[in-house]
Amino acid sequence: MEHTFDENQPIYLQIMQRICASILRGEYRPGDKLPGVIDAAMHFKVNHNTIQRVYQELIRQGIAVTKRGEGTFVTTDAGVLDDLHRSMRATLLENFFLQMRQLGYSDDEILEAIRSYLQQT
Amino acid sequence: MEHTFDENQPIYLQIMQRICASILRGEYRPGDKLPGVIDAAMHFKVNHNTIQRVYQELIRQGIAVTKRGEGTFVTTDAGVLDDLHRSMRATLLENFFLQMRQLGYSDDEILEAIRSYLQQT
Amino acid sequence: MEHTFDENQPIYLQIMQRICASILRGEYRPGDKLPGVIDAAMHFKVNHNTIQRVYQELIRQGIAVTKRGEGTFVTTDAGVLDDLHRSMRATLLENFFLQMRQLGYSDDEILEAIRSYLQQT
Amino acid sequence: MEHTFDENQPIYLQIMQRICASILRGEYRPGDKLPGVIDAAMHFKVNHNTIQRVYQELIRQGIAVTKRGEGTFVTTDAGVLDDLHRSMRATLLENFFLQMRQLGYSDDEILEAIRSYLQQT
DNA sequence: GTGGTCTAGACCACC
DNA sequence: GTGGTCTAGACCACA
Repeated sequence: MEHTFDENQPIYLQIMQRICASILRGEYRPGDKLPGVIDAAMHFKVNHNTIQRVYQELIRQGIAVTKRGEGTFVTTDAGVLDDLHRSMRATLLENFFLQMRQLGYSDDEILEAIRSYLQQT
Repeated sequence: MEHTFDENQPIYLQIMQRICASILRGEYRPGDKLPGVIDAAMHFKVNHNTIQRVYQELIRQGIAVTKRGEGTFVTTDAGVLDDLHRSMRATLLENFFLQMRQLGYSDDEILEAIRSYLQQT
Repeated sequence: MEHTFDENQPIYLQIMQRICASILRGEYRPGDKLPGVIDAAMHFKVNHNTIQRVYQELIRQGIAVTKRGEGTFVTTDAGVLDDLHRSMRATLLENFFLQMRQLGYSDDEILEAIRSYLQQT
Repeated sequence: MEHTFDENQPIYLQIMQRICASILRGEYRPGDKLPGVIDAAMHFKVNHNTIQRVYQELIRQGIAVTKRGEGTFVTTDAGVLDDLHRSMRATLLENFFLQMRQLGYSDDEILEAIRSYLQQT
């Protein structure tokens, strides 16, 4: 299954989201080394500058740290990762409900839609 | 309540989604006239060309039709609106589940998260 | 058979072309009265101002003349109509050849295309 | 030879047609890079946004694809180009015959006009 | 007044 | 440098 990018959102944000998800899923654990810029660039099939931008942003948010000459590592600060988890989860839920409500769905109808989606899959 | 725009997605798409939602909610009914470009531009606080782009796209997708010199109108073709509804709903659900699963949630945990979100609000 | 308008060319020009063609086909003869603005507007399903514009342009080009309070009439000057005919015919042929050649067709291939079009219809 | 624009049709459509013709003539081959928006804007002596519009439409119709940061490229899908060719050719022929017939020409007279046009040139 | 096209110039994401 | 989005302001065709 090929992963493609959404034309309508900056690629670096989409990659960042996916890396964050990987971290939160435990694929990368606190203190783990993230792939090198070049490797990641090949993996995601983007220019290495784009990965640079991603790592830069991860660092800015305290999710990753760099050790000069060694690479980029997932933070060992559990609090940051916890916050990240909560914030991503909250954003996801909020956006989902906001948009479903904008479509005119009541809370009950949303629950119903969720259930029928789960069955259908 | 002030509505602001998401930095990470083109404004014209966000406005388009909101207008589509308005139509699907029944705020604009089939055959209704949509606000003029100038009015809409003032309402959304964007340049009139941005609204132009939105209407142009609505027309291209068959959601709206234009009568020269009169205005832009919601299509009377119920099928198109039905498709639109289904497609928006499906996309919303798919994206939500995809991202929750990427965060490591099982289907049961997603249901749980939804329920607790509903209670908390 | 419903006649619709080409979105990409001013309506008044399209109507003008059709009226000129009617004249050249002999549907309206030199000296004949053209339909009143209101009638023509209903017939072509456009605003009467659009017809005004058409007649104004026909007059400017000497194809029609107005008699105050009586209406608009096809010119009795055969020379003007002759010129009109030649010019429309020449423009049509030139444009057709120009565009076929732009598509890469040689003169022989154009003749071939014409013949196969006639047989196919 | 200076190429000018027809007042009565949007410039972006005229440019689009010319680019399509160039592609179909083989001046740009499948996979070839089209000129950058700035270059094309200078070449056609229009604003770069007008070229944007053109490329956007080419992309929407599947005639071109865009690689972010690299440029716009002719599709490698031969089917699309084939359809384009057929559709442009058909439209040209249809319009030509329609208008000649509107002028009162029979099919034989049209063929005659074509022949005399070819000799005269 | 309404939509449609065009220009000029700016900023951003990506390579 | 390349495409994509946005703004500001202008002019036109149509009702």
